Amino acid sequence: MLATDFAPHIEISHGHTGLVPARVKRSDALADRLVGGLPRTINAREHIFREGDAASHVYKVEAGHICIYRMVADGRRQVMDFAYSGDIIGLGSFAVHGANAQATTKTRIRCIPVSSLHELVRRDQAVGIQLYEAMSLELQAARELLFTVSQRTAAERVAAFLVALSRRNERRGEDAHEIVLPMTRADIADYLGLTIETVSRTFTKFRVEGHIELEQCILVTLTDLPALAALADGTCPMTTRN
Amino acid sequence: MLATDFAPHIEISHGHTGLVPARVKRSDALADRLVGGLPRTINAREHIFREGDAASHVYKVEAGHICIYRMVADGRRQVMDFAYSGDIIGLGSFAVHGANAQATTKTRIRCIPVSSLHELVRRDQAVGIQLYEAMSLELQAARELLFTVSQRTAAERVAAFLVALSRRNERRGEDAHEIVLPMTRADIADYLGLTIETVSRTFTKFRVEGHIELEQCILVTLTDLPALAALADGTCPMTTRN
DNA sequence: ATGGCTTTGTTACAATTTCTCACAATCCAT
DNA sequence: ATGGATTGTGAGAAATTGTAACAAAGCCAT
Repeated sequence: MLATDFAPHIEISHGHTGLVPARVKRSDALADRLVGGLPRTINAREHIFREGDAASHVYKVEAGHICIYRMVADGRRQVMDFAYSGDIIGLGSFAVHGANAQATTKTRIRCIPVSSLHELVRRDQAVGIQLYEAMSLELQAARELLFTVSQRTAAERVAAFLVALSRRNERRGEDAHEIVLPMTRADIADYLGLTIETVSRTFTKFRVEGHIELEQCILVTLTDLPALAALADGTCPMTTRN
Repeated sequence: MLATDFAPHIEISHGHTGLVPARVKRSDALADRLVGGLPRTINAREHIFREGDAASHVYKVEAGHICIYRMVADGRRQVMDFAYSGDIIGLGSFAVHGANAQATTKTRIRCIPVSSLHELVRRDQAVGIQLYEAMSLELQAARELLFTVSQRTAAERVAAFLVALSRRNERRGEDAHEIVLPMTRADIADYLGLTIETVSRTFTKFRVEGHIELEQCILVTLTDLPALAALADGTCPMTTRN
């Protein structure tokens, strides 16, 4: 029955603080069905596709990390999303890509021609629905980020970001308190709509307040996850607001 | 959808007409296929659905205006979207709605049960793809809004908002210089991530600078559309930045 | 229609947050 | 080890917000 296909394994982002979407997970039927395609290895800082490139492929991330972003003329940049292993990127673009995809670490992907995707859709009706679900989840994630960037203070944004990464770890069965940041401060800043200085300062503030421990910039230990979660939620408007 | 219009320079060729249509338009195959459903009339300020409500229907807007938004505990609000006649709302929610839908003016909608949607998908493979495309467009729009809210100044945001409405008018064959705002200042503020005071101030500034004329709060005449467009683009970082 | 009531919009000023700029410290790859 | 990139920190500047008072418009019962 279709109705079952529509909803079952989908996490509804409702009331959660997650910036990072449930998205199209490795466990998802869609990612599983997108087999084959040429493997390709991407070095850190290298691009997989750019704004305006023909949207000839979609890409399954097998290892590494990717940053999806858009630019404006005067140098301003908006990071839309970070993709992790198991995610699919390049979906939802017709004809040309509307954003850039850049590896932030050494990354291995599979390049799947859209023609293969089309064929898959033609052969299996369920795939169309899965694409719909995948885009719906991305939309929820984008709106979550919109909300964060638009309504939250610098501290709340960074807290929400950390909590989201913690949740992601949890979902993957990893340590919810040990977080690796596979992206630069600039990436985080452009994701959260802040400057790198503000991001830096906020990390420091969290460290001073005992919410986190920082080792080597890329390794964060969340020593007070509840406090961060409360901050991200806006549940504690007084505590760490300034 | 409105947010799509924010990208003046980015044109995603979706086969024919340059800029991607705002959301699922009346002319869209999907909206056309979603026939039937009970008609319902909604008064201004009334809700069609709320966060957490069972996502039992999708709705085709036949007349009027709808505001899609989300709340946080402490009263902060993010308007995600404004829907106009011809749009479909409620898509992309599984099980429960993740946002609120409130009419800003007297509105007529058609309530289409998701079971009808499911049946349509089962009967016609193309519908699955159309849902995918519809969500992809929504995603693009959400990201465009994210970009606007995150990267632009108050003046740029309001300018972008006005230019977007102007473009919408143009597409509908209406006057590109006479804009009706079918929503309150609060709606605009929560859409653009500003306060109502800032929105008010910015309107006044534009009026003083001769970019617009304001009659009755809801009727705006764009007397210098190019200047507004340039501001929205970030093309003229000096002129009206403060 | 009129007057009172409520909602919405406007304006100025003070307060606050974030940004900008400059520079030091650290990390990493060659 | 060293040069370049990244990250961290501080002080002043700039932008937005909050507050509060007031104006305007809509509503409604008379």
